[in-house]
This record gives sequence, C-alpha cells and structure tokens, in this order.
Amino acid sequence: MKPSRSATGIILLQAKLAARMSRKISNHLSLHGVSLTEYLALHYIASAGQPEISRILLAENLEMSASGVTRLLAPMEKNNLVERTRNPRDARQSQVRLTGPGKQVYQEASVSFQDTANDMIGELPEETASALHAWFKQMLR
Amino acid sequence: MKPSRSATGIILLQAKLAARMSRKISNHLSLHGVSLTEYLALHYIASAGQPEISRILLAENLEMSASGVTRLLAPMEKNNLVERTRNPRDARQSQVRLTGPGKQVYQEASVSFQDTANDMIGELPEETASALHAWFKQMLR
DNA sequence: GAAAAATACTTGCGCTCTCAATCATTTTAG
DNA sequence: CTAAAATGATTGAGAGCGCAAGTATTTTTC
Repeated sequence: MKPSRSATGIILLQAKLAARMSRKISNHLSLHGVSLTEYLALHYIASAGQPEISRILLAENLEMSASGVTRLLAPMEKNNLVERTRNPRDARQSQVRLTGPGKQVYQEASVSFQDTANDMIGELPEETASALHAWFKQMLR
Repeated sequence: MKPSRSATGIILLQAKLAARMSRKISNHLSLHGVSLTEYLALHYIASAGQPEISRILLAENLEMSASGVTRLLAPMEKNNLVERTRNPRDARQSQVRLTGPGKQVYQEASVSFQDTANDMIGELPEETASALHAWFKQMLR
C-alpha cells in the first residue's frame, strides 16, 4: 500500500546507523594504526581468493573511486602493509597484495573488529542475523 | 555459538550498502541543489516537532560534530534555506529553522528521496520492512 | 593495421568533515 | 558571590575522497 513511508524510514535509519558504526569501529581500529577504510582494504585483499587483487576490483569492493584507491594505498605501501605487483599480461594494471606485516596487522585488527561487531549486534537471535545478512546481500545485487 | 562470523559479515555488508546508497541518493538529490547531508538537515529540522531545533540536537541527529554543523549550515543560510534564531534563555545557543524556500526545497527533494528509497527497497514484503525498521531502531538505542 | 574508443591508473583541485584550540556564556561548588 | 567547570559555537589545520583532466596502454572498429 504505502511503501514510501517505511522505505524512507529505513533509509534514514540506515544512514544514521552507518555513521555511528563507522565512528565506533574507527575508534577501535585506531589502536592498530589503521583507519576503517584501510582495514576494509586489507580485508578485501585478504579475501580475494588469490594473493593479489587488481586495484580496480578493490575500488569496486570499497565502493570507492579509482583515485580514492590510489591515495588510500600510497601510505599503506609506504608503511609496508601492502605491495604492488604488475600484471605481465596488461601493462596498465597494477595489482596489490598483503605483505607479511600487512597480514599480521590485518589479523590483529580483525580481532578488534569482530569484538566491536559482536558488541553491536551480537545479541541478535541467529534467525534475525541470517535474515539481515540475506537482505543486505540482496540489496547489493 | 559463533556470532562473530555473521556479526562481522553484517557490518561489512552494511558499510558497503551505506556507501552505495549514499552515492545513489546524492545523485538524485543534486537535481534539487542539495547534498545528502543538507537534505538530512532539512529533514531533521522539519521533523523536530517545533519550528526550531537547536544546533546541538541537529548535530546529534546527523551523527556529526558541532563544527560540522557550523560548516554545513553556513551556505544553507546564505542560500536562504534555513535561518538562525537566538534562544533568549541562553545566549550561547542558536537555533535553526526552515525558511519558506527551505520548506519548499525540502518538500520537492523529499519526493525524489522517496522515489529513490522505493526503487531501492520497495520490493520488500511489508513484514520484512517492519523487521528491518525495528532492527535499525534498536541498534540506534 | 591505423584511428578511435575503452581501460587502468594518477594528479590537481575542491568539498566535507573531524579534532584541537579558543571564546562567550551559563551552571555548579565552596 | 566568586572561582571552576561545563556547554554551545566557531575557526584553523589537516585528513579523506570525488570529479575532471591527463597519461599510458590495450581493445575495437572499419
């Protein structure tokens, strides 16, 4: 009947929640010396299924522009969290992979990340959690 | 048992979804000359229950710092979307309210906002929408 | 196979937001 | 009542990110 009202309500709440979560998680991650975006980058690189991931795919995963990725990775390379490899098949592409220290920071930060995530939504019944997960995945199709 | 995995998964998806929604909505709102944050500000002012809202309460609603609100409202005042009133009981406080043009822009932009929101989540069964709404509200407690 | 279009970045510029410092005003304590 | 703390707001400095433009390399087209 009236999807409008609930749809906008959901979007409004979602925006607010996202802002709050982002702040909270950032605070915890800063103890490991990484920002939320940096952590997410480590995560997507680590979860790529291959040791390397192309920068463009990383940008898509991060919902970020190519230039954003360039500026994000520059200090991470400098701090030896990630390193760049070249694709011999295509000289335009660079790929990124985790260094040893990068893997370690990622694992340590992941503990904080999981703790924080559980703090925030851990009390949910398994059923609700599954439904949420499914919903988010569908929205991202 | 293992809330960790699903909790982090939900957070990760939520972050991604938030980024995507933000971009999409921003695109639509730009036709009305307002950014997403500006629209949200108009919304929270319009929904305050009083014609005025204090800047600090607005900052809380927007999940934003006080200085962020200062910089957000400055151009909006200049464009005559909002105006500032002083609280005679407390000379530290200013309050904000919508101007006539502000109300109009808000109403027009709200149509776009609702359309976009419905596009994104309108296909959900009413039941799921309610559950989501309730979940978001609880998370924001 | 040469010209045009597409792809993968990178850089300059600008916008938005936060943090720390500051000022003004109000509230609280002793 | 006065000193100290709290509150509301603003400003400077700087981080983070997008857009537009530029470069280098493919890919497509005819």
